[in-house]
Amino acid sequence: MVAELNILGNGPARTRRTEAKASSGVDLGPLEGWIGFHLRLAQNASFQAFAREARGIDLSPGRFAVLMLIGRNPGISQTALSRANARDKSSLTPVLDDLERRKLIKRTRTRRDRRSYQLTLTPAGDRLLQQLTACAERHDANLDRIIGTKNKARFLQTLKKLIAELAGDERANGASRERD
Amino acid sequence: MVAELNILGNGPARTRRTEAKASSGVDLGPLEGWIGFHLRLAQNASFQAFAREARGIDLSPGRFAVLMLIGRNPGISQTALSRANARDKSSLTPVLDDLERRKLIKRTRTRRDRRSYQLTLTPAGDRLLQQLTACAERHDANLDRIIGTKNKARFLQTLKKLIAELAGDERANGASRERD
DNA sequence: CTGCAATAGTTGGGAGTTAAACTATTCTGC
DNA sequence: GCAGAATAGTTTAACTCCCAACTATTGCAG
Repeated sequence: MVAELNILGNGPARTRRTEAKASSGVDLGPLEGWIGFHLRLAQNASFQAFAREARGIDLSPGRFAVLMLIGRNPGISQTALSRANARDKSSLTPVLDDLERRKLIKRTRTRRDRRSYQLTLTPAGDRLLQQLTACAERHDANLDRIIGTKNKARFLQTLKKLIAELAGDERANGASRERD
Repeated sequence: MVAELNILGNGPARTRRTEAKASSGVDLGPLEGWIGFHLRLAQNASFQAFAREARGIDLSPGRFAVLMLIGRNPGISQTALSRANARDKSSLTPVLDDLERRKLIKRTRTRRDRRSYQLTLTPAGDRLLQQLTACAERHDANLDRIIGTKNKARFLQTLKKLIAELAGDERANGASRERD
């Protein structure tokens, strides 16, 4: 589980190569200043930090968002869930299979539309969601500590702007994306 | 077990369906304010935007960083490259196989240490790298336009801080890690 | 009712990732 | 030297993801 995120020496001693070298002595070149590269690293780091916070809980972090979204939107369909989670619906199938097998969620067929399912948490699922929410709160507090509560708001705003604008470009640029 | 999304969180408690919804009509709940969730979305969007910028070039965006790192650090070993790129060394093997097969890089065994390779770009690899660099510069300029040149510096700094601090936590938190 | 488009969910293929086991080589201590 | 630890790279298995094709159901002409 331990990844070797060893880049970007931003603090530790032994930083003589202030130039373009990171702690590993590798020249990142233009990557040093590129957003996309660091977005990936940050996402990675954040993911692992949360996984650490939630270790000991038998549920991968990726499933947490699913559980949360079902908890907040009881009766939601798989398609709506996949949209909210920004993943293809097909990647949801095995996840929900697993959560259902572990009796954390329930898939109920409706008589109105027998194609779709209504997703709900079981009591066990709700309990687990609450445990994970506690982990997430610790993690979030951690981020606050790191980047500062004030900066966090601005940071989040910039992230959202990036997301919205790039998604808009996508549409303008020809790649098709279904709209709602 | 570690390769997907990333959630953090905290949040109010409200369990109603049709209200305070995001664009898709779904209540994101606490996810709305969580860094990790939006980091994932932003990374995703940025990745796709770059892919769009570089479409028409026969090289996936994921390989671009590899090419760049080799170009800036001729003779680098696969292990050092994997660290700089923050990916497991095993994921590098098929990528380098492919790049080598396409005559973009060269793997040279050294007599000093016959376990390792020295990676270098071929002239073709160097030409391709320059094409991709141009794409990346357009992409980066695009990001500048979106978030503003001034904010970009702060944004990048926050990203780096996040990366560095969370990686530091990893060590403090018990995950064993080889010395450096 | 019949035919056909649209929708919900599943399946399969390909790409990318990690962790662990493995091979080959180098290093260390005796 | 030689045994054993450490290191460089590869392989394998399992996982997540997307996209495209598929099945089943619904809705809508006609």
